[in-house]
Amino acid sequence: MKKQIKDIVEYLVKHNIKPSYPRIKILEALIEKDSHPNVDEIYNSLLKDAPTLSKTTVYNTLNVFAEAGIVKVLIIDGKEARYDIDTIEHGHFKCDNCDNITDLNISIDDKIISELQGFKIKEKRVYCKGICNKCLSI
Amino acid sequence: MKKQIKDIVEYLVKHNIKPSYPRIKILEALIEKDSHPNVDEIYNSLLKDAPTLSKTTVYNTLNVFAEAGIVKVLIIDGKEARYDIDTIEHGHFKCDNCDNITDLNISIDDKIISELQGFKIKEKRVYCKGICNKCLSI
DNA sequence: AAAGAGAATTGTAATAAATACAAAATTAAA
DNA sequence: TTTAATTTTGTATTTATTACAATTCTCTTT
Repeated sequence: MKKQIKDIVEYLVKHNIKPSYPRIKILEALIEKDSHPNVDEIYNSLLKDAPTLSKTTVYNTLNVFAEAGIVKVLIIDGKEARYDIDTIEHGHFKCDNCDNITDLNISIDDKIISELQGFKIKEKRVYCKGICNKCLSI
Repeated sequence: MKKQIKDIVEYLVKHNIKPSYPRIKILEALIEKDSHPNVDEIYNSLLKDAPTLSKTTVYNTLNVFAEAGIVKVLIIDGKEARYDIDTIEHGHFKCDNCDNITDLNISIDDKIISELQGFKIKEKRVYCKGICNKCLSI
């Protein structure tokens, strides 16, 4: 279920993000890995191509992406943030054993809207935790 | 919507938790505040009654409670954990402005069960973020 | 009541994710 | 080319949480 983005540079520009080399590389990494990586995974996977890359840049860039709405920051355990390039509303399942995050095809029912009369909703999130099928079958 | 627990000690014992003074006090604080407090709020609110209380004890105790299933740990922002004494399945709304967390009467639809065939689900969570009605009306 | 074992509490130190910040580097504009 | 603006980098800082060992408490057994 890899996100289809033909032209990385164009995609960044379209979202008012200057397409610098680190930004292109970080976006590429996010598209490449559909595993909802954390900062370290992204950082480490790019060190070959961008040896001078700083981890701060990865943090900065992901924040820029989040501000621009092209990544979703997944907070599930509190230990670390995970990043999702797929911005269509959906849920997640995180395995307590392998830490993998898989997508769930789910959206929050509109029933809640009635409960949140007069509230401004910026974000709706759904996730489950447990043990994934792969880990269970080992 | 304050949780009704008649006998604190009995409630702890029933869940195989030795009712020590700090544990009783921390449970009382959780029931008293239905604001989904964080560790610091709990700690500070108890310093009068328990001047020797250590913050580590608050952490330990909340972990004990979570293990025993009598509190839910809410991870919404990643900045800090919030604690909910209400263990019935429901969702939350966190205000970006006042940091208040309110309850939502919502449960995850069983549709996801079909997507998670062969998975062991331990936890289902729903939350929204935005600006609450009080903050909007200021 | 005293002793001893086991459990809980405490305080300090350590861990680690994320941010602050200022200097250096890069890019864009004039 | 010079200048201005933006981005990147590295280090230092912040802060929530855990690790851990020492102390205190509790409960049982003598």
